[in-house]
Amino acid sequence: MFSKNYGPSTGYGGNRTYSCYSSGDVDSALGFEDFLYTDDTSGTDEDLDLFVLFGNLRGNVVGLRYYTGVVNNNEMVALQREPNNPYDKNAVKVNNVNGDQVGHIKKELAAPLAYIIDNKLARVEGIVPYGAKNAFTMPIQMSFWGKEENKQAVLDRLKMHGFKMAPPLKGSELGFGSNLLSGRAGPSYSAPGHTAVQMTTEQLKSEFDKLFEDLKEDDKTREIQGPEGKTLTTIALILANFHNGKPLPVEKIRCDQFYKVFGATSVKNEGDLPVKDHNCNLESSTSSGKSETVQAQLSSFYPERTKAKKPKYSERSDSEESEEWLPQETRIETKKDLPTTRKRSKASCNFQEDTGFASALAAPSPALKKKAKQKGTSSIQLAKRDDSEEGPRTTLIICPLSVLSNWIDQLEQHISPDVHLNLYVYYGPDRSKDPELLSRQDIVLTTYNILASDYGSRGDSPLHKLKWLRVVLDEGHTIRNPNALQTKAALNLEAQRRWILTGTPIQNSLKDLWSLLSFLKLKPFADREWWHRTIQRPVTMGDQAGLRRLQSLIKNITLRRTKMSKIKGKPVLELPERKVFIQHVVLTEEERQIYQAVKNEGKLAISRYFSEGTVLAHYADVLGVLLRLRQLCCHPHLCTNTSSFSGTGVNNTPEELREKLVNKMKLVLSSGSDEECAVCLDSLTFPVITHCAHVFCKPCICEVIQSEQPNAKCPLCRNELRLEHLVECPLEESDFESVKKSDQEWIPSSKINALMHALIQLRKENPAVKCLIVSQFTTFLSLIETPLRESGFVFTRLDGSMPQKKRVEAIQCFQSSQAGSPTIMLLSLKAGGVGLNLTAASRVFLMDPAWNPAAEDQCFDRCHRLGQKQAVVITKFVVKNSVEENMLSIQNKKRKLAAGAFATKKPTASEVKQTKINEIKTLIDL
DNA sequence: ACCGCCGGGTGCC
DNA sequence: ACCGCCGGGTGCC
Repeated sequence: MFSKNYGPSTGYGGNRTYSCYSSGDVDSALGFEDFLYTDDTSGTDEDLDLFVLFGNLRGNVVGLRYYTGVVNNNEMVALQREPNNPYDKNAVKVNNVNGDQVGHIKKELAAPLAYIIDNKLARVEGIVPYGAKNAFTMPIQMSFWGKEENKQAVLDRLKMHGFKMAPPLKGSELGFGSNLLSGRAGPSYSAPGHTAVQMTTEQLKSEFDKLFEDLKEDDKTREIQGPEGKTLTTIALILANFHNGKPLPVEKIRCDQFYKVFGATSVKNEGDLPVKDHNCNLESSTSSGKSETVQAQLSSFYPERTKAKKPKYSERSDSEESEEWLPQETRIETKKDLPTTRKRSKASCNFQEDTGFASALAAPSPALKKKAKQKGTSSIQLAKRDDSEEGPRTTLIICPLSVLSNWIDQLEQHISPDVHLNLYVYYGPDRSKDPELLSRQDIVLTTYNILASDYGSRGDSPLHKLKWLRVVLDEGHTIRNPNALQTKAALNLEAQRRWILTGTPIQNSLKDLWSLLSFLKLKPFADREWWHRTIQRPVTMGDQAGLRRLQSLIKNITLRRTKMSKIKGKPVLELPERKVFIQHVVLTEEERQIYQAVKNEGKLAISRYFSEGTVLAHYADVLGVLLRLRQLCCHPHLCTNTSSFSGTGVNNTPEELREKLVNKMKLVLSSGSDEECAVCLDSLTFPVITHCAHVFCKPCICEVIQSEQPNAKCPLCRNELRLEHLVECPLEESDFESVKKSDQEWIPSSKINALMHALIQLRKENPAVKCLIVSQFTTFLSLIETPLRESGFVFTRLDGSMPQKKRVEAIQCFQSSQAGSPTIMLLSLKAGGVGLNLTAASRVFLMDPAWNPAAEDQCFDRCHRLGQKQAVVITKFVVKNSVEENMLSIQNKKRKLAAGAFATKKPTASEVKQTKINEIKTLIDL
């Protein structure tokens, strides 16, 4: 059970005194305390998949008098423990889907329920079958869900208090009260829920594809016309919430049973807003309401757009970029007006008008541009704006560092001087910690890392002191890992509106989507219970209604443009062709000898681990062997780190041990293996290494240790774990420019020869063509520099260790079309992240295969993206008969896995282990 | 709540 | 009457 980072209340009928999701209005008051109570955000409901329905029980909700929460017949309610209730420590609150309290469970029943919930024996879900309009009490039909092994304890506890649960009825496995609705009877103890009607992976995958297919269809009416008739598009999926904490009008997402069960909660009249919100600050219920559109949204983004009705393209210096009027492949910061979906056609008109606004953003004066170039902490004072409005008016944009400069460029390029905007780039050591200063801006731009580190250093984050008009998460899927500091930091921002821009809203499972919803604070789905009851469980069980519900939800909160989007049958974006070639490289006799020697040695060691059954205990060593082999495929000089793969020796001093561990961790992290944390199965955040040399996220492994006290064991090798033994990764010291001019004489390698041959050939054909040379090994890139110079290539370089300023220079330099600008960029595979735009290149040379094929694809997309005018040719160098070829086959496996991965259960820890072991076998030919 | 329960007022027929 | 009965006040947890 090590991998379950259970918070005190995760997923169990909300036995917390408050919920930061179901009570969005108070979460601001909680502030940093939320950071401590991470239970709700630590997404750990994988166990819920194992839950079965124990049975049903009828009870009563009392005290309706005293609460405002309303329900309708057949509607679901949430049960929430209230241990601090002064009258009864067993108190169980009953809340409606909006998180408003309806009443309490009658105390006699609350007593056993409290015990069951507190001890996590079952998760209790409720439906009000009738009597919803009663004045004082109403019935509640409860269903109890839990692990089979806890069933008897639940039955006993209820019996102890004189309650007898009715056994589950057939067809009620989904917990939608379908038993109530169908009226079918007949006890069934035999069929546990998860075996019922589970869909195959393929089915789910195709269903999910349909989800987006339909969305595209739907979008046809809303495609955006760009300036001068050009078509705008984006490959970003855009999620937007409507209002902080405002419930999603439920009638929008009703379909079939969902409606019956879920009902038009708190909705007074059809299409009306939830009753309970009438006294809340509902911007839409009053003013523009249903006709509020994207345009209105943008108007607050760019306050004076209406004054600049006509496009000012005459003023623009670079008309080539006219298609991109917003950063990042024209991420269109649009937001769909949730309550007005019925007026979709109307909205579509406004979409079109809106693009007029987009084009109205003309280029700023050269002077301003220049000024804006001095980023860092300099405030880009474009002009003042109207201060008469009340409330927050600053938009906070959070993006990965790699796209920070894109945003700055795009904002400055497309904002005309008469659209007065204050932009502050909250970045760098000198960033102002003055909330006042920030609140005076129109837009504050920052990165996830800054957000997280500010948040981490408690009390010192001006970002978290302010109330924002809007918080925009660019590449918002970065908050997928609920345990990541940046996720918590983002969740705790206060904003009136929240937007997420992402191209990959769902990467592994539906839970990814939930993380986004929880940021959007989209009621009721931001609450785990509702999410799970209404979407996740039904969908993974293969319930059609659940899928429709999910589809409906997605439709209502997303805007999507894909590369394939069409308007009137015409593709919106015609990306040039992209071809991938694999070029095999044969090692020289000399290289082969070295390779073979290292391979034999490594193979020997690894097969010994296999026979001992200690492969995973020596995982870092195994990776080390593989790394050396991969390096040897590139160039013999790469393989200089002969740090022998002796285990963590016994006779080491603590300092030596520490250093060894740090080196191992660096090896794991830098080997490009895209290691995941075996606890959260997500990519490593805040990596630490154990004494047994396994790397985990710090929060994950700490939780493991905490929960398994006092004898915590390593999830991967069952060695003893101790908190004080964890070694943190020292801050990446900038090895930039510290790449020592190797003492060794420069020598070529087969791969370098192959590359140089290709480059020179290419130059003969077309001297202007620009290339990316990509490798995971920065030292390899350095080695490539020598022949490039010798052959007179002008090149630039971009790798992860470069400071932001240098990066920007390198990118701008490379993207320039001026004669004499570099034709080659040496690029480290992981540098830059998603948004990096290198469309000047039309050729890519991938020098070494990556573990993760997605990383390669992402890299290719840096030039094969909006703005690319030429066909893109990618050449992957792969050494014949080597670990690289084996990596390709693993890549293929991963691709297949990824294609079918959606909605399948998270692999268990042992599955993860087995996969790793199999991979190692494949890689080293065992 | 068109109930249950509580506790004060009351007390033959 | 240390009861029963009546009828008003009252009402979640």
